[in-house]
Amino acid sequence: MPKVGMEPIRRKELIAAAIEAIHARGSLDITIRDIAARAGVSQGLAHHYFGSKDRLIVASMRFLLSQFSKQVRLGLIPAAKPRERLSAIVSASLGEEQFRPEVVSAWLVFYVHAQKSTDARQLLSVYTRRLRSNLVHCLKPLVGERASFVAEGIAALIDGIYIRHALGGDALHFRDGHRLVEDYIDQQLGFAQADSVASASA
Amino acid sequence: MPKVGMEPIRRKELIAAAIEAIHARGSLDITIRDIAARAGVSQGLAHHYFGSKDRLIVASMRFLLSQFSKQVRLGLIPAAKPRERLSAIVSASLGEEQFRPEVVSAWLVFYVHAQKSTDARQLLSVYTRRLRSNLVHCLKPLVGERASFVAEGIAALIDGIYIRHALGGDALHFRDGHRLVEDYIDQQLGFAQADSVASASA
DNA sequence: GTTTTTGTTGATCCGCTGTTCAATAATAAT
DNA sequence: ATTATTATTGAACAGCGGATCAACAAAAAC
Repeated sequence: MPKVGMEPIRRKELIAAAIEAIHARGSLDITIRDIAARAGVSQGLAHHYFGSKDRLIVASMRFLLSQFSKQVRLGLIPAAKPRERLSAIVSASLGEEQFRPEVVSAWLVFYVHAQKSTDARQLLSVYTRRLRSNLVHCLKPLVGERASFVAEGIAALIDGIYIRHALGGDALHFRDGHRLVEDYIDQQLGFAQADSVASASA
Repeated sequence: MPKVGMEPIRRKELIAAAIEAIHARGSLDITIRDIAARAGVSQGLAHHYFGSKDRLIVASMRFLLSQFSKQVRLGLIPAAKPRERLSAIVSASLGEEQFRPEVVSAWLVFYVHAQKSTDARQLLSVYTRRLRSNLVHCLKPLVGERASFVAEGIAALIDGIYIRHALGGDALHFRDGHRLVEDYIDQQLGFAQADSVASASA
């Protein structure tokens, strides 16, 4: 059996606790003490494993991003045709996994954090670019040189739906957000069937 | 001549300084001292006029929201037909005014702040609802009962475009975002002319 | 059984920041 | 001139939170 130290366990617990704390406070205005308490350990330990609060935050961000990336990859496996692959990306982006309350809060907070933290910004931009490249690649055979334009539209729609949900207003259920994007894609692909949309909710 | 005290002047200066500071730090992690210094006054004065840091923040938010609201109202005046009014709302939402760097930063930060501050949340939701109601009202005569659905799509697109710009990535110029939304509206209204879109930039 | 490594704690330090307040200056009112 | 009002300052207070560190506990290695 492989000998396993406490380190990876504690790291996971602390990251989970950090995301929990972020959700609870709705911002990065959280104390290491609070995070450590949620993880059931002392303040000192958090510093011991992460060195600083900022590193813990960035680690949490990295965790969320890799989690998301994994979802996309999983969805893409059984999807062969470009159109199917588009749907897979949309499904992963607006999937239930991404709409867990703590996850929503954390994303929102990280978006803002990326404005001042170079680490966070670079991390985010890597994933953003990868997603965009995925979209464009799927769209090329479907809409040719308009791929870039349509990809931006899809990405914006996804982000917009997500943000509106995060802000908690009377936004739509994530199932409907899903439909909204699919609807948009179909129209961009030239298969506009406006009438079938209204009745789709039944 | 109307006697005017220093109060309104200082308030404006402090609010401007606060927005400036938020932009500089990229978050609400700003000190009253910093804000006051930017406004050329002492810490004490900020408290004297606003009572607390939180009140100053909320006042800054209110300022931005009213500024935006004013832009919408102005754009709506010369727009008579529903389709024109839709464009006016889009233009105001994605207008140059809203893309000034400090304004972008401030909005992003306020979005997050609304998660924990009741004042901020209510303030934001009032404006969000008003905008949505405006959209639906314009859309009713154009798409009937689908108005609500389309309004959500437009709102999401606008927010998404804005957020993507705020995150600074390789997002599109705000001129293009404009076109993206107009394109979407036209398609939803059934006037899809996919081919004319690609050549519109010339 | 002793030594080394790993895991863990909590008290302590230090700087920062919101807030208060007494004092002062400047302006207006009488 | 004197009083009252408004405008403004910056020192002082108080609490908080990130970081440090010496000590302790537990397990592994020898």
